[in-house]
Amino acid sequence: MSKKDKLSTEAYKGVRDFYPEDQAFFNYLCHACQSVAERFGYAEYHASILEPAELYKAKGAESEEIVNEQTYTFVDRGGREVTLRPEMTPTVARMVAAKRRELGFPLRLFSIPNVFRYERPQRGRLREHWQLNVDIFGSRSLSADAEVIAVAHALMLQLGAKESDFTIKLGSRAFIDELAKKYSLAPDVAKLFTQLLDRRAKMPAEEFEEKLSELGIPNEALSPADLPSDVGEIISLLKESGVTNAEFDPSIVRGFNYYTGVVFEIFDTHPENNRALFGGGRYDNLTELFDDEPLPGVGFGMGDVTIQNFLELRGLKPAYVSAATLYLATASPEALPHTTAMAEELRKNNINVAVDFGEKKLGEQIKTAAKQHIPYLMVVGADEIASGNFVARNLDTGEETKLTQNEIVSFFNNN
RNA sequence: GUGGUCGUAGCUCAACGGUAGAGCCCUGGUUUGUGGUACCAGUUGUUGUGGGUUCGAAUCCCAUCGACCACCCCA
Repeated sequence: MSKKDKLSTEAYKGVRDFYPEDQAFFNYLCHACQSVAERFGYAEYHASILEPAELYKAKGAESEEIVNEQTYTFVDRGGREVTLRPEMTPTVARMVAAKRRELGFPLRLFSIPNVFRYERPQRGRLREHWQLNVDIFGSRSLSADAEVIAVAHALMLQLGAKESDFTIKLGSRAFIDELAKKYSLAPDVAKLFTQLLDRRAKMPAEEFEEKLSELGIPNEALSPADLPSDVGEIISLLKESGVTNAEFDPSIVRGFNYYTGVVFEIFDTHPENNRALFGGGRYDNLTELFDDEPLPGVGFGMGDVTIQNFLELRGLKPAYVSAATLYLATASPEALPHTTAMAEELRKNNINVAVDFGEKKLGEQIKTAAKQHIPYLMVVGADEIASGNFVARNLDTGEETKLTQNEIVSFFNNN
């Protein structure tokens, strides 16, 4: 059969396969997210990737482009319109609204869901990515905004970043609304103003000022000197908790329509990656989709793809090490029962051991262990069985340690 | 959705209208029990796919699929 008749081994467009090395990094990332979120008292939740399509079609819930052109939406066998969630916030708002009488507030929640958007893949953006979501519901206090930002900050430090590696830029939807009111902007003009702010960093200063004055807004209006009171309050709260790289940036507006208060973005300060890594903000009206009782929320979402790019660029991505610490090579088929018994004994002592069944030459067995990044190798054969003396080889350094049968467990428990 | 660059061996790439190549990897051997360094030998393939132009196409043209980059948007 020719190759043409075979299936392609390529993954679907814009999605990734997670080989052991990728999965190990993903696990590392998840553990970092989980430990930081839990340190701040956030509880983990989970939901299906499937949602009724109307969740995203509700007015004002979301950017129209995402709903109309970037969702995976299909009709199920029962005629229901179903959407693969493009983000988690509507889902968590739905969950919280459904059980609001039973959940205590302020309610701190986090999750690491995969989300889907049908769009053209490029650097830092795929059709499926995993996104840490951290949200706090039921508080209008600016301390809640500050706390959520502090979680994002702590997470960056947990991943090995220094404060100088990133900046936290804060903007304010309320500030924009005030300006719109002050200069009597019509709603459509106010929207243009928001879009212009969003694109500010992508155009020369003169062009921005020109377009700004076309909308009837003087440049002085955006002076960072007179920062909005909510932003100022949050920045000083952050300073009190040791976060010193936050600043006001009036051009931070965020894309989603549901934001109502302070919004923020974490920016990479690296000259080659000067972009927003992730962000979030306050959304006080989102649960109004479900009932009339107001329930304020504030949170952020961090994507695994962009943060991985950041960590790679900064040399902060940890080297892969296999979960198995020891590979037991089998010198000859007759030795296999002994290898298996030895592995079983080591496993009882919580050592992760993989066994080679001895089907290939010893050199090949060692190569297998090296390819799979297993740190230690030990050969089991007639000589070792007869003498009770083994050699543990570190496959990274080549260092060899002679061990008697009784010393093996303690050696691996200490390495 | 718009624009640009690019698809050649498992991987990284060369050949740019005239017989498809190198390095790494892989297989075997030097070494019938010790990889990553050495030496010898060997397999790499409908040049993404489908059309077209040409005596002749990996090379030029069209379409399509995919990758990358910049927009839009956003993580």
